[in-house]
Amino acid sequence: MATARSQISMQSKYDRVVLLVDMDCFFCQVEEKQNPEHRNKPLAVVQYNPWRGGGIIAVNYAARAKGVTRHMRGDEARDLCPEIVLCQVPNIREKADTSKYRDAGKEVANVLQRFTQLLERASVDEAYLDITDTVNLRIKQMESGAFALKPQELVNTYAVGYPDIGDYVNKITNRFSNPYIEDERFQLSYDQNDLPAVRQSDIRLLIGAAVAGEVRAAVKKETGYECSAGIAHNKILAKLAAGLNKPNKQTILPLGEIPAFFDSLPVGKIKGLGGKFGEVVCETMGIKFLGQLCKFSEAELQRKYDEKNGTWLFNIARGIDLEAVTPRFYSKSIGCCKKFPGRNNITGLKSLQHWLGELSSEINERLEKDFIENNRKAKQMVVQYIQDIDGHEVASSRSTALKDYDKESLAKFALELIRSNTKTFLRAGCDAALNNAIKFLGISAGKFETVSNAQNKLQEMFANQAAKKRRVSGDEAVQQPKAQPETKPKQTEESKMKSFFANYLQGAKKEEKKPASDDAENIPPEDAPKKSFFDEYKQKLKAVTQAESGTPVTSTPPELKGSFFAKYLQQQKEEKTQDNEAITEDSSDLQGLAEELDAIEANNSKDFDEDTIEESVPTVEAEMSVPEKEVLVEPTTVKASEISETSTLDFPKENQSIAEQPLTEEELKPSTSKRKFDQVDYKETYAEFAIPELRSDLLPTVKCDQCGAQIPDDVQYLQTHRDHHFAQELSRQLKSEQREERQQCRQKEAPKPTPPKKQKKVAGSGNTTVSQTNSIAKFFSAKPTNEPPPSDVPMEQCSECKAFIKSVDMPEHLDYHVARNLQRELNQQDLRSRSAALEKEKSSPGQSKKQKQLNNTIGGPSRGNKTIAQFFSQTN
DNA sequence: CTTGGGCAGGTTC
DNA sequence: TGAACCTGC
Repeated sequence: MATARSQISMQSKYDRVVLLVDMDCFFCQVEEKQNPEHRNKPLAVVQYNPWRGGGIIAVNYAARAKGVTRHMRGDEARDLCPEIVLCQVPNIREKADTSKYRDAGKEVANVLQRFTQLLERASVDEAYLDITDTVNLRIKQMESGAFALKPQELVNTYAVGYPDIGDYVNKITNRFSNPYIEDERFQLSYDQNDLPAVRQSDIRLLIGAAVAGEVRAAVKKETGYECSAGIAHNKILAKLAAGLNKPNKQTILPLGEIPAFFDSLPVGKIKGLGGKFGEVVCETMGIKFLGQLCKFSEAELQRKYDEKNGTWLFNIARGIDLEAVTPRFYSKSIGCCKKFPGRNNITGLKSLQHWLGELSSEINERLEKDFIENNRKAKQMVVQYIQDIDGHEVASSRSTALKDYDKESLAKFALELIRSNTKTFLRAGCDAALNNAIKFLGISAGKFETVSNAQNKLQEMFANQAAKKRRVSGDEAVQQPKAQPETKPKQTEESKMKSFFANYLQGAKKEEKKPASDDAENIPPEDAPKKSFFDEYKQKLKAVTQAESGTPVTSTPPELKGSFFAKYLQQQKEEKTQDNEAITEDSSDLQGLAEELDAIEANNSKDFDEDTIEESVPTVEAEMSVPEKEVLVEPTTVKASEISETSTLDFPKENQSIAEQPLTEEELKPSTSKRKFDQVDYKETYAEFAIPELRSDLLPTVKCDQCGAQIPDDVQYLQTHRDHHFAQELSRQLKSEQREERQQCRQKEAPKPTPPKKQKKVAGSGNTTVSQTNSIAKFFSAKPTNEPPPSDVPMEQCSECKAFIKSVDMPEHLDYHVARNLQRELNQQDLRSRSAALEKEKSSPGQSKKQKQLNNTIGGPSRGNKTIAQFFSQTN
């Protein structure tokens, strides 16, 4: 099965917040930046072409105002706008050279990358960002009062269906003051299971818009380029929204506005329906607008098209798109091509060789550059060409393995491919004339493989540190395991080097300086048997013990008190907590446990923000410790017209610190680097940040080496937090197994909108369900009294916990005990080393006071901070 | 030369 | 897997 594009699960359809960032008339901006004297003048970029002033490929907004459009010739543009500046795309080797714009696009992407690892570059000037994690984190921060929305973050923001962003904000706050005002409509319009996500949709999109504002401000500040953005729950909608208000604007597409909006939205506006397929759909269905598609059943659409397209259309018509944002920073292939129309047809061997040489030369340059920057080599080359055969254009493409980058090799292979695949290559009786004229010629290289190694000099590796870090933590981490989830890459000298540098770079960042030999030891032996997650985990834990304990100090977030939003969210949170409890009651899997853990942690955090829960009287209090009036949002009165137009260009300092702090790599890495499977349940990532909400400015904290979160410097919390990660990983593994099984079971079954969670409700009692593979009991049938279930699967009793475990799972089960014991040891060590440190600092009264405060606030072991282990022993 | 050219990604068989 | 075709910027 060719790997389909990854999709998220249907039940997560409203859980993401996706951003599409689209550079405004990018090529023009690049030219304007390069030649500042052209700024604020009408300008267009033309591809060099002597005929009629060249073809326009980009037009800035000043020129658009004069009626200049793409597809015009330069001369026509000048007729409309005599003062227009026409910039030519540079020409190298008689071809347009777009490398300037590629480099500029990369510069922008580098800025975007800082905001999330889940960045997918869609083209040279467009990228999707999945900012779900950041939004969720902010929600948490809003609940605790550590973060509040500010009006100036919504500058240049639009919401579909609302004349003014202020109206949208008003609507949200009105809903806060009367939560049931819209709920009836929600209940009628949406599936019962979707209601929690639907109720949170608007506030999460609004926060997404704030993030988008920060992203765009950062791009502007650091590159000088302006862009537009769309904020929605999926890629298709984000893309659609981004195009609605340009330039230098951003647009939210609220969930509730979709039906009305789609009723008059031409089908072709949707990405994927702008071409032939869209036309066919409109004709066969007899429709013009996307909303009209809703009349048809999924089965009907599947019958008219195919299963996949039918389902896709059915979903899109309802604003649902499950395609995941697939992390990709670098292009998968590098190629160049050229047309040889009419008289320019290549008819002779000499000229064919000449052009192959030119193309090879460019490819070679770009591949060399790519190698230096990205440390990878293409392993395959493809030649594409169009021949004129009997007056018909015949397109062909042939590929071959690629070993050397030099231009001669490239040209030689390309020629050989064409020759060997053309029936009559040379005209009869000729040694220089081609039998078939060539109208188009292209060479591209792809199938990249990372080389980390010997040929590459050390200096180069460090010079390109940034690129490597990105690849190590991004693409590789996500994409490689997909191909081979079970097996480790074989340990060549190269990969040892690679992991050394990867570790070095990461280590350097965290200032955990370790001797190289440590890393060497941590590399699994060459022919290790099937490695489980726990082996890795153990190694990580070992590494942590060996590392020195450099504890970075948190930068203090601005002190902001709960705004309307904070209160609104507090309410939502309580609702959600109740929901979760309802769910976990009849759910025996680890997901349920993780949610219970969340609930417990949420309870702990309540200790800190209980005072923000008040009657839902819409009053806004200014926080005294922050002098400026503007700090708190005034939702009921805010109007975009009151928002200062200039504030987007220059953000207040403290704003910046909020913008960047939650987005550091450390914080966002764990959730992305572990995302290994096609089905991504975003609920999984919620718990990632479900750490106790703390005033980190008041409490001493340590950084979690797993997720980078600041957690209280307290052994109880450390234990809970680490158990949490542990359970999550476990949950992930279990889920992936389930998924595989499920997929194998029902290959042909049509996807049902009802979430699987409900479907597999555990009804029976005790032991029979214990042996189900989708139960955590697979690993922990905690009661020693358990009978071996009546099953023909071979089982064994664990000597450690007396549970009956499938024999095949026993190694991993034992791993669990080993890892858990290790954890305990670690925490003991942490405790010892820290109390030693405390001893040393005893002279400082401030420190011990803080420690005391911490203990008071968090409470003792009896205060509900149960560890996961305790869960297992009690609730199974 | 020409209803844009060059490029990249995806799907289908 | 490779080749041909489609989509979209």
